[in-house]
Amino acid sequence: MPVPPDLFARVALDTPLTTLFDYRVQYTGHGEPPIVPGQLVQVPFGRRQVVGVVWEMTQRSEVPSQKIRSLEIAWRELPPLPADWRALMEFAARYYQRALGEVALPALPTHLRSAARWPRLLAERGARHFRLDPRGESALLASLPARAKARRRLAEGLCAAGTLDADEARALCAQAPELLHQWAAQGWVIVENTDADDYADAAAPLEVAAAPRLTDEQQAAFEAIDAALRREDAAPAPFLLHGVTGSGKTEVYLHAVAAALLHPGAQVLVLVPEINLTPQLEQVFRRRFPKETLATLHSGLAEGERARHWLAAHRGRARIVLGTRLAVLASLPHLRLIVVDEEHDPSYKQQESLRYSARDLAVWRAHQRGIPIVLGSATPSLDSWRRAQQGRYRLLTLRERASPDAVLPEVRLIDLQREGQAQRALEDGLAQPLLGAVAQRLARGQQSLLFLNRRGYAPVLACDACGWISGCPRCSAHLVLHKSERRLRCHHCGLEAAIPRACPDCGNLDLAPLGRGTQRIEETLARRFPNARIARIDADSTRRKGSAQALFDEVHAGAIDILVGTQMVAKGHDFRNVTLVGVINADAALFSHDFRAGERLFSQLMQVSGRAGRAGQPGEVLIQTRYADHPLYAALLRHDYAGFAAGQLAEREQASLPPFTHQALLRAEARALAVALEFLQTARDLGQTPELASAQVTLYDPVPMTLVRVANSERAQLLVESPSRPALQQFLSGWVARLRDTKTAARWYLEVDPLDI
DNA sequence: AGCACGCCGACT
DNA sequence: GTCGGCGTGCTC
Repeated sequence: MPVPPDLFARVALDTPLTTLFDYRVQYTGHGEPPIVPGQLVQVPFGRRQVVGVVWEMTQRSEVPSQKIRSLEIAWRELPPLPADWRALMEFAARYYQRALGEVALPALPTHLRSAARWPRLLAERGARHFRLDPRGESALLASLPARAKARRRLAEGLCAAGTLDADEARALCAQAPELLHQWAAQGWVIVENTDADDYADAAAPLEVAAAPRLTDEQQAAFEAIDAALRREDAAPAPFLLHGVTGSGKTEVYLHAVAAALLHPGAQVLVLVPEINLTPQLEQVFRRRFPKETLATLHSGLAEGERARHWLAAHRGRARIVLGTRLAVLASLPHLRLIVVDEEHDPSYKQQESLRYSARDLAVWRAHQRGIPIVLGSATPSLDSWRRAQQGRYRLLTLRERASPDAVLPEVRLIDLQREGQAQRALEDGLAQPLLGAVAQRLARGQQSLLFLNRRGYAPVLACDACGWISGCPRCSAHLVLHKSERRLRCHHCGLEAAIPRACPDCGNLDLAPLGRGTQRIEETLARRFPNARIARIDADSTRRKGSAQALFDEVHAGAIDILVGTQMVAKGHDFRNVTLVGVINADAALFSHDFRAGERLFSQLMQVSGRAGRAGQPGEVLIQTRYADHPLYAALLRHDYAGFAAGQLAEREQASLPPFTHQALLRAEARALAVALEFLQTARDLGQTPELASAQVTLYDPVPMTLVRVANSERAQLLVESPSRPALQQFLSGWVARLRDTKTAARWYLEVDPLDI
């Protein structure tokens, strides 16, 4: 009898080490592969047992044979993670310069990363038939401790009968389903008809509720997407759906989703920027599509629920997956359409661990699968806008608000310079015309929304006498006064302190809050309008789970007259009775060092303006500013995104900024700034050695970050730039490989396509 | 990244 | 005498 060749599984594990790890796999006999790529496995790794993903199978290993351990536990009942998911992980790892396992494993819900939880996740799914694999019989019986009577009864019953169904098994042992799934992971038991029912109803036609008629513009946009859905020959160019708030982008999405789901078993991925927006959109989708077809994925779900929804997507049961950026990493074997709502939103970029852009990965994913993707926004990112101008994306435009009685709001500026050299004309930051407009809405029984992107009472507390200010001891930032919680808080490191009664330096009792946050505006309004019902929505007032929804519900129910809020209120919510939007302090962003500040401000103001006047009532937007002739405001008054974008793009091109160049940042932090800077300087020197240097790639000098110190660690960064993305990518991969071998006390990471520099 | 092993200070 | 500080070395 011929000796079977060796067989190894090459497994991705969650470690920064860039290699795959080889494990020996036993043949099972009949020639069928015992383990396949994409399977989840548990393997010994050093002292511990860890979960990994099998990436490939091989008959040869480079690793010395005595080091190789055996793979025993595999989640054989779970369909393997599909090839396109693995390709996405490979791309993300390559693009963001991380180890494969560092990308692939965090993409899974944590419950799937603990083999101890697999049996229960499987047992939840109800009745099954279990068959003994005769080759597993002795191992199974040997694995049982003498005292485990019930388990032994079950094992012996199974060995005697050969097969058991779930009820018979449960009669022998109460935990039968879990145990049998556990034994299946060991390869001793085969679970039958696991997937037969998973896809059964996925192929049945979907019942879609009646949809409203589309406007001509919506119809044209839908038809373009629908045509792309029908063509199967080539990967369609991404669609950029540009439509002002209220123009009915959502209805276009819904029609496109319905069209995509006409394909039996097809799946659709819908991304939204923030958790807050999922319940609202979820409701819209639930009204249109059968409940059981929809699964949500976001970090607000309990872990068990997240695992179940993820598995529903992976098994093809969930036809519509609605979620935040992490949903782009889900396994969706029958994906046919992707929608990215508010594609410009910075929340799509993860700002920790793997710093990926969900929007960019979604575009890659659609291209790789050859399916349509719709990027929707009232104020597209300049990146996407430029691609549309170049013809690389297909632009679909909705010029008008969908409902004929909803007209664009009138945007006016309140010129604070003219309003008064007189600071007195400002009542605690609120100009008289704005207060007058609020009073008018109160009289008419309409709602007002005041937008201020700064939470807390005041951004800093200061001593009039000696000039002391409330600095954070651990960060180069101010402690923010939170009056209602009676605390000083650092918004960067989370440090909290009591409000001092007197100046810590000179003992002066007059400590003055400087500047204004949402709490202070709320207080001013309460004083000025004692009978008005005022609510504040920001990260502080919505800390408890569900409280954001509760506050929004109150606003919708008309129980609130004046709503004060940060950008949380700007996104997505339709406030039917809001006819006034006031923007309190937007100017700061006009002169920011960050070249994207203007782009962000414009889209924020455009978005918050869109809250005004939606249900047949004309809306008014009042913006307080000291720079009334700034071109950004001029464009805003005209509702002229295209004009604004053209201006910005011209400036960016002139200055060779993104999207006309591509960037990456190497960031380092250490207890002492010098250590971080020194590491970056070494990295820069390394990058300029002939072996790595490229004529197309520029390395700038290491510089301290604007906010140097956060939580007692000092930070610096080094900018890398290239007009060519491939050249940048090639440089980065060689560079990072060398950096990994560099010894340093600094913590460092690379950020590709940074949003703020 | 974990998680070991390993070799020097203040404590029951 | 040992509990524990974090230096360096490995994980198929």
